[in-house]
Amino acid sequence: MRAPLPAGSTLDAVARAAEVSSATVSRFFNTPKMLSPRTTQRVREAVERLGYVPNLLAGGLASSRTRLVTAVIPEISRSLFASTIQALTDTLAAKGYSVMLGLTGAHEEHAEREILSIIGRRPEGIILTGPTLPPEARRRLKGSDITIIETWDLPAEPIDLVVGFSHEAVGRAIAAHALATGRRRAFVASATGVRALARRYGFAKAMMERGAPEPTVATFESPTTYRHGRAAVAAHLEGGGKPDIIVCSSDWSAHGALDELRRRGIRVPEEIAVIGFGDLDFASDLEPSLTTVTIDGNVIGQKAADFLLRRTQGQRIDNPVVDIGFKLMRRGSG
Amino acid sequence: MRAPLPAGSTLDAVARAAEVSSATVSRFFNTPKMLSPRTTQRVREAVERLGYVPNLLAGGLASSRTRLVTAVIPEISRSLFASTIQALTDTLAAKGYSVMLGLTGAHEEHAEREILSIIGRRPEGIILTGPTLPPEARRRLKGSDITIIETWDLPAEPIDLVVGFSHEAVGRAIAAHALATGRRRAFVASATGVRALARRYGFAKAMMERGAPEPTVATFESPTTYRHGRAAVAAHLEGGGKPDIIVCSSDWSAHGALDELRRRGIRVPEEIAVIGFGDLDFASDLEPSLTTVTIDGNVIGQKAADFLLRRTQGQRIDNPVVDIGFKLMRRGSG
DNA sequence: GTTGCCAATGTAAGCGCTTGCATCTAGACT
DNA sequence: AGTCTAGATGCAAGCGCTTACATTGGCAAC
Repeated sequence: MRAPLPAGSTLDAVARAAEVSSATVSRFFNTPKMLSPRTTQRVREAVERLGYVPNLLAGGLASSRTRLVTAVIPEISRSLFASTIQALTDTLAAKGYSVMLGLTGAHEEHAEREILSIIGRRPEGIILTGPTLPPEARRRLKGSDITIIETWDLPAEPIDLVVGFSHEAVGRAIAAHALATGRRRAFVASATGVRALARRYGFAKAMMERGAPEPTVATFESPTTYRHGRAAVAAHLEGGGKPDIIVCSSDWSAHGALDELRRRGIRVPEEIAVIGFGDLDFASDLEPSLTTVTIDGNVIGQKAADFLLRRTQGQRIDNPVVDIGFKLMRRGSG
Repeated sequence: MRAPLPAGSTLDAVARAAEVSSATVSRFFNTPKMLSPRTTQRVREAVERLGYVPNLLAGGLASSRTRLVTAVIPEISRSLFASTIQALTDTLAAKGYSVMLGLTGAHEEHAEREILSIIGRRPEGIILTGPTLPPEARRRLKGSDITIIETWDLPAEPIDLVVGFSHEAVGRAIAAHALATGRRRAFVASATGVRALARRYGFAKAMMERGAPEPTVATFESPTTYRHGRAAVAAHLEGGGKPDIIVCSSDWSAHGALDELRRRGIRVPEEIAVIGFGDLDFASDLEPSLTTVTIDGNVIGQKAADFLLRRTQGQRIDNPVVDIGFKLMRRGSG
């Protein structure tokens, strides 16, 4: 046997100090109304005196309620998903849950191992927000009995619960907007990945169905940056492109596009319109302010938390797929 | 008693399937070289057949090694600390550790509760990166036996281990640079918080000691945004300010400052220099490119992971405070 | 053929909690 | 006074692992 876990005394120590049984101390934390005021007081004092902090591992093991939720995202930096994670964490923290982060990175082999290590902690729920997982990992999740929530998309074959929106619909909406404002020659600076692909497809299809020429596409490793936007626009224009609208796969790259156009003395939106994606904090402050697509990441996080909580309370969920939609914010850039 | 934990079979089930004892299966996962090739093979098959995933809760409880590390940050969005967390996670994941996120938010009362819930999971280490914790929370941590690593700063009274740099020194370095390039009338668009305060102080002190007038300061709720930068500059100039250098507490606000100056037809750096903080990905792509302060967040994350791993291996740490320094990147904006 | 040793396994006692069930103590009622 | 009930507490059996210690078998050395 090893040294006891660091950080503190045990339930039993508290029980002895308060001269009650350990079950009573456990109830003090979990079902306080079961205790008489006198006992409550005694236990409270002992807990404070010893600086006792319950061991959630032991508790989780005994009760099979770990109060743990894992959010899986591709990478933490510059993430659109920040607001979702934040909302999720805030909502769940209020209920005593902790949120673990699973960063899968780009490598699929890692994703597999990561999923195992996640399942190993027996979280009560897993929120998938960026990545498309390899099939083996998906199978593992499906077979795991854990509540799985896929977000930021509407997968064709959901694992379990879904809170998202249709990327194809976003593409179509952008096309509708472009055509309605008289644009036809589109340049698309897109990210790699299946979601950007869906937006691109929805956009191109809708454009072409209404007689516009097929958009020119440049793709960049996700997530797209300011630099990508500048570079893409520069390259396209130098290559003789004559777009009247530039569709970017993030507000960052749209920002870069805007700056590159200004540098070249091209007026936005008079000569070329620019559209972003994400409606990040700076979008409305740019000059011209950026037309973009808003997704309410907070709502995604909240609904996901909601789903989870309902599941853990054993309620059944009638409508396992929630489409939270999106909004095209028309601003100065087009 | 309750239903067993979701997600799978137990060590015992695997042991039965492989016709070995549960200890052997445990060794299969933890000390594989102790097993004979034949046994290894048998166990491997049973594990695969049953899709068994070890329960890390039970393992952690039994071994007092949770392989868990918690990173405490104020909020996930737009965080400078992203690279640190990423590096930390990557480094630790390779060793079988998981990283939990603790988001303290702005509220100090929450921080207290959050810390308790973190300690409750018995992580082997806690990385503090954004927030200054309330004293009670600090005391709890100090008394907890858990390895604590404070980052992104050099606290006067460290709890335990430290990987950071001196914000005051950053301020002084900016001042030295400003004076060396002939700037004296500074406007500082700063964030709230003790670190921005230290930078401000270091800057102002160094400026004044060399005969420059006291800088004008405007502060904004942290983290400072593009909008803050624009607004601060606009307000300062409209109020009759005649700075020859604008010092911003983030690259985001510096970016806003740059755009606002351009809008007003003020040339950078000829008339006014602009300096940021953080050297975010877009800093070198702006026009003019942004002079700013680089901190290597990756290195912080790696060193922190290193500290942790060494602690868990029982090595003693001779030099518990690491100053990783910073670099002033001189670019086009001043 | 013994003896000794070591590598490979098994046995079983926890790790620190939760919780079904048993027990006890006070009223409340008859 | 006697019976019931229900609220408050205690008892003890796990939860699924790890690991100190005991046991076994095979082989080199004598």
